[in-house]
Amino acid sequence: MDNDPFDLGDDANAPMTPAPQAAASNGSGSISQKAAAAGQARRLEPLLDGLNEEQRQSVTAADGPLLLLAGAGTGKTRALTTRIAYKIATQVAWPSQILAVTFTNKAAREMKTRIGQMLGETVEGMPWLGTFHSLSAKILRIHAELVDLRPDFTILDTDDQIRLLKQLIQVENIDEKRWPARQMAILIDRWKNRGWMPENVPEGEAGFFANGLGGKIYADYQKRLKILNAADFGDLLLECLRLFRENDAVLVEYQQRFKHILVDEYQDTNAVQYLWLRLLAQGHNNICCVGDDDQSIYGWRGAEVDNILRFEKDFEGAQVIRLERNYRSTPHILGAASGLIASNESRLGKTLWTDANDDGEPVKVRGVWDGEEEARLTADDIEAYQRGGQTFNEMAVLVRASFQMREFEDRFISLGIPYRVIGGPRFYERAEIRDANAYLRLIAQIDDDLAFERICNKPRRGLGNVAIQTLQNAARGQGKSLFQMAEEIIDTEELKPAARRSLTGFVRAINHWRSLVDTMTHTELAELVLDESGYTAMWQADKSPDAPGKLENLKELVRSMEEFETLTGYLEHISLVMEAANNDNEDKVSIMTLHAAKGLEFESVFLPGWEEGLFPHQRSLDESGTKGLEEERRLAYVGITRAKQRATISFAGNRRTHGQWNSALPSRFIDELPETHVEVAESDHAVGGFSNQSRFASTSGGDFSASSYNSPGWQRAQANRRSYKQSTPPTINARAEPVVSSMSSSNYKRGERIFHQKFGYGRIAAIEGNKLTVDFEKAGTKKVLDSYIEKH
DNA sequence: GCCAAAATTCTTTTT
DNA sequence: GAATTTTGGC
Repeated sequence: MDNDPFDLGDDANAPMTPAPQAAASNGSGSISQKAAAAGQARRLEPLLDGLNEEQRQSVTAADGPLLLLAGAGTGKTRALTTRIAYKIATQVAWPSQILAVTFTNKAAREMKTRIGQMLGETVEGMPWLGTFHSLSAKILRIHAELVDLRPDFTILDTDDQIRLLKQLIQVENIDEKRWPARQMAILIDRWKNRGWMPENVPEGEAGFFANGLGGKIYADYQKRLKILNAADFGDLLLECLRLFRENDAVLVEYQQRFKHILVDEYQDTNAVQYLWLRLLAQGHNNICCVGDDDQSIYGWRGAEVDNILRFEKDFEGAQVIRLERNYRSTPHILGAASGLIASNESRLGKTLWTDANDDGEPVKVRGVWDGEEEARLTADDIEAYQRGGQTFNEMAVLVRASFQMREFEDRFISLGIPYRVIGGPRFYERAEIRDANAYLRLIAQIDDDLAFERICNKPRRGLGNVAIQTLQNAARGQGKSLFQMAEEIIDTEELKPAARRSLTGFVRAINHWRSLVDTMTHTELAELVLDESGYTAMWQADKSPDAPGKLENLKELVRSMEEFETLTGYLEHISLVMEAANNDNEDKVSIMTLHAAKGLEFESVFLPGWEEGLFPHQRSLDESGTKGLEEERRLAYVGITRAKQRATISFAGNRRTHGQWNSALPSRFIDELPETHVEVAESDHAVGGFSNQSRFASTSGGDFSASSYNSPGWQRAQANRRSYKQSTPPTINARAEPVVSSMSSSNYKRGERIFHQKFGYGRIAAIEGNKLTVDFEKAGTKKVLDSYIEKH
């Protein structure tokens, strides 16, 4: 028991004892009470210190449902954490009676630290502060049997999920090419996010996959999970919900325990999370949600903005407090962001304001030739800012998609600018780490077939496809796990002698390590396993250039295990938190996706890649139409509002995707930025391109109308072009003279032979305004802007 | 069963 | 263009 990481400890018992009464509710005034009240006031004052009126209200608002609509940079986390601290300080609730939910582990960690700081070190940590997933997992482990699992169930990651689904799809004789397992995994995830068990999936939806087999595969998949004693991410919430629904006593226990429920980033909740919250909130009806509909960027993951829009209906008598005073950004940045987001139809509407005296710098918009130039100019700016006294830590590059990061990394490396990639290729997702973890998983939970499959022939021990297939068939036939079956099959003649011998060795080794779990520390065990299994030796023998790095990672893995008390505790951590603690406090520029940037702030922010198709992303547009576009726009809003002082937006005329060069048009978001808050950055040559492109940007492809000339983008470009002509000598423009004067036709004719910097020689196949379709000799047919080609 | 070459997919965002 | 997966030859 003492070793059980899921033991709730003392806190868990506290909720079952009566809670202390709030001192303030009782004014009968004995001396000790007065003294206590005075002492309390002294302790509370610093909590409320420095809060504005709305924030103060948010903290002290009476019981009942409460919605805090908090715009970017309005101090919402502060309000939320202070509210929690206040509840504890006024002894309205014990820490263990407060359920505080966040979306990311980072947010949870930060909240914990902040509350700790507010209350001083004497207060014990909050056992029920965490992500939806980790809290659900915690509850599920306690009541595992009620949902057909054992307390030591494994949490599968996406990789395991897909491998499992692949097997099921094979069993059904479905063409894997047409119906990839990955897609099924996405579908199942979506169903789970909506709160659908296999039997609840509507006919139409289930038929989506493989001509109606989707529903069956989902059902089979769930059955397999139970046999594997495993749950995937979606299950953590869905099964927890089932647990509550099917077991009244359990539900009531938690409803009573959680006197106060607080939810961060409420706009990102999906259907299951909403149902989960609503069920738990029915006990005390004290639910406080913080969110910003303008920052809802997880619709693709099942988040429903509706949840926040509907709050007042869902929770009767709800109080709504708006936090609109922005403490983060300059008026220019705020103005640009507000102007942009105003293009969205469906929003609750907030007016952010700031009383900053200085307008700050306008948002810079810069057109560049290609991704390389974009990275180069960004790096130049970064160096200039740093010379100007800003630290690298205060600067960030926020990209739409992670493939964009590379060019920045390359440039930063060659200039020696220190950087960190956040949410990049993650430590626990590396193959060698997953292999090592699979060994540990199998040792901890012997029925983990996915772990078994992963490592039974790694390093090679002569257990190839044939042997594994035989084993799998036998296991499936008897309803046993692979390891159980392996133990039996080695006593039979089923396998060839060689395979039989090596499988025997493998089974023995695993059993040997399993027997050591209680006698060794988990770090010692991990080292032993990696050593005895030959896994380390495998990499030592490997002469590929990244083998040493992999060995280094394995060492790092063992080191990181030291932070945990037990093997199971460690495994739980890695399955829920797919990141290694990066404890570097060096001065570095951050590179991350816009999604990862939510909730952060930087003095200077660079927003590259604002091109149609990339941002807004084409897929978002194709799949979700206007809804998708609005979500992309919110993402743009999130990006700009990360900046405190400076924001630089850039777009490239040419970008390489899938190894092919493609010309790109500036994002429509650029034209949506209010003119007064924007300035076109000086660029060495791409200004002409910008002006041409901008006309297209404001019309969605095809012919452009005269009204395009009134778009701020166009006007800015015109203005800029004039000044640019006087100041800077044209460089590339000399070759690629842009056509600005004539709107009806460009200077090119069909069939004309031209040259393009990136695509080479070609002939013009069609002309649409300034957009030309060209059959290139090497690069194939492409649409390009006439400003980027030259006659030949 | 293993390795190398070829083919194929991938690039949206993540707990 | 790269990384992964499939195929074919040994």
